[in-house]
Amino acid sequence: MKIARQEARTDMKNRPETGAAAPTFMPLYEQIKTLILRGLQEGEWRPGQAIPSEHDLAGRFRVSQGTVRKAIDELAAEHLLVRRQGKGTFVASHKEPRMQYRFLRLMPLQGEPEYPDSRLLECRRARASSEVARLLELKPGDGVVFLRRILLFKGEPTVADDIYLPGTIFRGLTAEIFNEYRGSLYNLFEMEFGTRMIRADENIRAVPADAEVALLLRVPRGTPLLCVDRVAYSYGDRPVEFRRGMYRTDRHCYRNTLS
Amino acid sequence: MKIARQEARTDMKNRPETGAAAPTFMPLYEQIKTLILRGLQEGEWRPGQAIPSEHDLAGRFRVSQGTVRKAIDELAAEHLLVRRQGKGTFVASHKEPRMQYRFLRLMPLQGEPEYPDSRLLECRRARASSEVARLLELKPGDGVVFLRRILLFKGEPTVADDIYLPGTIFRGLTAEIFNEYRGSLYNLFEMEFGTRMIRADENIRAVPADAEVALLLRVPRGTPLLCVDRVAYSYGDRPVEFRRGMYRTDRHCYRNTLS
DNA sequence: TAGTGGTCTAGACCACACG
DNA sequence: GTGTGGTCTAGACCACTAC
Repeated sequence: MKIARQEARTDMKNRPETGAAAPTFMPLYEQIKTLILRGLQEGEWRPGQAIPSEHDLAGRFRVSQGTVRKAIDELAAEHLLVRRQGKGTFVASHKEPRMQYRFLRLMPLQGEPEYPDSRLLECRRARASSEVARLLELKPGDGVVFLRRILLFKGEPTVADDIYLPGTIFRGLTAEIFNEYRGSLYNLFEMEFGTRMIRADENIRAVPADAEVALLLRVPRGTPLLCVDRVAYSYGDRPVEFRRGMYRTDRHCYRNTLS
Repeated sequence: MKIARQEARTDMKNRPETGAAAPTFMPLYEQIKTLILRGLQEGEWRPGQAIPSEHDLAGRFRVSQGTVRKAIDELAAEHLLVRRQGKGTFVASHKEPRMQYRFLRLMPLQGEPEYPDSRLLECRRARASSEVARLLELKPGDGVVFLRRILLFKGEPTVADDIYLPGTIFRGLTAEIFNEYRGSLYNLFEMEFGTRMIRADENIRAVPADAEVALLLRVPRGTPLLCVDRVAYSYGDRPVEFRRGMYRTDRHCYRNTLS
């Protein structure tokens, strides 16, 4: 819990750790950010729970409240924490409704957004292909958990997902667990496996439906579909999911905001 | 240049304008944000130019530097301003290289990102259809400027864009202006027409290439393409462009980050 | 009434760019 | 050296929530 500013008092410079080894400037609030991040990563505070008040953290870290405040501000901007005036600061969770649409960008062309139903088709252990291994930073042949599922909007099959998860983390995942769970998959992951998805990269292409997917989505073979390849990351930019989603876009579209 | 906090000194509450009419709380820095935004919108400071220093603005608005700082922080987070330590705060511009890829999400499947060449196929006056009018908040039949262009990566035609612009703003746009310009279209818009795109919403679907687009992109009819419908907004959420882009995704993909 | 986050201030000092 | 943004502090007060 000791941080560099203790030394900084004397030499008036904030440097990481020892205050002399690294030549780069590291602001105090960055160090506080790192400490809070560590608490999140190690599960000291769990999703949905409150972290200590700014005043408490300032005392614990021996810095001013304003410095803690700036650290929390940035973590809140990254959606890792959620501030609630008068109540406290909370660890972000995929249970909150506002989180749902950040990782599901499919919107109906007409009408209001709606939650899809999920139907699991397959759940088994497998070996990582070279592609999956590369994306998840595993070795080819490492154990993975493979899921195949369908998302249905108003009963219409709309998305077919193939999902690959590192076996070391998700060893215990079974069809039973999946089916007993209500809420999003990422909510299940954070509740049952202590792994929170905080960011994802998606690569989107247009491809013709092959025979298998055509059957699942009930469209003719060759129908243009969105092919959405996603790698999702947890704390520390650790990749913990690869999924390939095939999206029907006759009644929905992928919505994105550029800014 | 007078703001509500002058009154706030007495009643210790910051309220918009008169300090009594509106029942909602409006922080000082929000009011400063609005004032800076007005300067941007009215062209008091132009893209690429520096705005006054925090110290100057604090004096001008009669608030502390910290309050100006918070206002600028938020505008910088929205990419309307760019801070440069030691130099000043600058109006964001589409001329900066880092801006380019914020509004062009097409990346090569292999290899480094590259800038496309642009080829104008058509530039004419037209009347807004009901769909275009709705999206641009015009009346059906209002004058619009229509552009059709191709983007080529390494000489390969990859994107076909149909672009609709409000006639009132872009009346003077001609093929000559377009062709003489190097740099992005949005750079041209902000330089020649004083209109800066600051945000855009995109709706993405997978569609088969029709005969016309197939010819332009040199693909067989029916080839799956991304259809990207974009509405771009300027200051004050004013829609100022609608474009429909058809993207080949055999060598490129649309890249997106969820967070 | 107490505790939380949110706003605002005033001032000191640091890092960076430029002449 | 001067001016810019960046960090950090200490303290006052406001708005919101809960008890």
